[in-house]
Amino acid sequence: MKSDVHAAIADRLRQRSERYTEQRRALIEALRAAKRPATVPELLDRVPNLAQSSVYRNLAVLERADAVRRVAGADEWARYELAEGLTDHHHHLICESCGAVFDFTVSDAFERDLHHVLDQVADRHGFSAAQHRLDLVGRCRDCG
Amino acid sequence: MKSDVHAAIADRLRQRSERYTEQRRALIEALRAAKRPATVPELLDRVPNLAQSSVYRNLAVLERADAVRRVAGADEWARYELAEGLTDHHHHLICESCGAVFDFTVSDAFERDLHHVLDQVADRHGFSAAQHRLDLVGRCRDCG
DNA sequence: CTCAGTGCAAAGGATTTGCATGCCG
DNA sequence: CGGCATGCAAATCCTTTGCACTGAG
Repeated sequence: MKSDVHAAIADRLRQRSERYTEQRRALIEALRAAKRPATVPELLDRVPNLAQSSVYRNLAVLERADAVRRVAGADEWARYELAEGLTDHHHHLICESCGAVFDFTVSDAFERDLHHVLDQVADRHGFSAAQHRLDLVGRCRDCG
Repeated sequence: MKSDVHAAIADRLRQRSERYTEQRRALIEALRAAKRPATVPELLDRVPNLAQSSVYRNLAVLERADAVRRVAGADEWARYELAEGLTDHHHHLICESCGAVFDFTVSDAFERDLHHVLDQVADRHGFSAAQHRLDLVGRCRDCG
């Protein structure tokens, strides 16, 4: 499983004639370890000896290769997580106090209903849907 | 209905000993007219003779008074709409190509299901939920 | 050798803040 | 009068970009 992810990413990068460098691999590992969307400062903390600009550049490369995804939180900081397909489909709890983001999932049955409803909406609006976001915004346990 | 909104906002501002000035009223009117979340540049276009900084400041005041809400789109521009309670509950179609945001609604029945599911999620995570976001991300009609 | 990848410093761009002035209550 | 509100300009802060250097293929 672990190697599958790396292999998949290496593939996608290769197809774009880009390399799966040590730093990019380290970023992916950090995102896997975080278990929730991470900000650039968090990544700089977790992975030693990274140039800020390289992190931004590499995240952009990985995003174009569909290896990571940028998620919108409550604050204005970019957060990144592994792309859909490299992790399970999930949704986000967003704390509007501290800006933290946590993952959660819903039942397959509900997820199916959701898809069904959203397909109809997309049709009705001439919209070609790539993904959906279902976020719960509030205050996390720590922020009471 | 129109005056109800203004009256409600005036009230909420008064409670915070802030005034419902002409400029703030103009911003609210512009947001009502837009029928979808608007960016600061859009508001500056629509409402003449506004200082950029005042718009940011007034939107912040209105947000604290729970009269407007900041919504997260695909790009990094802040978008504002009237707060829940001053408009119907709705969700967003977000075009990842041009960044535009459109409103949509789902059936009451599905909305109830959604609430039910999310309540359980919030409980399970010790999260006190203020609101939910259900967004559909893709490409709008114009961006094909 | 060539070209992608990296680090550093400087530039960008949306948003915020300091400060002096205007104006409602 | 006192304090919020406003406008202008300068400052912030995350993010991007220019440039020279390193390293993989």
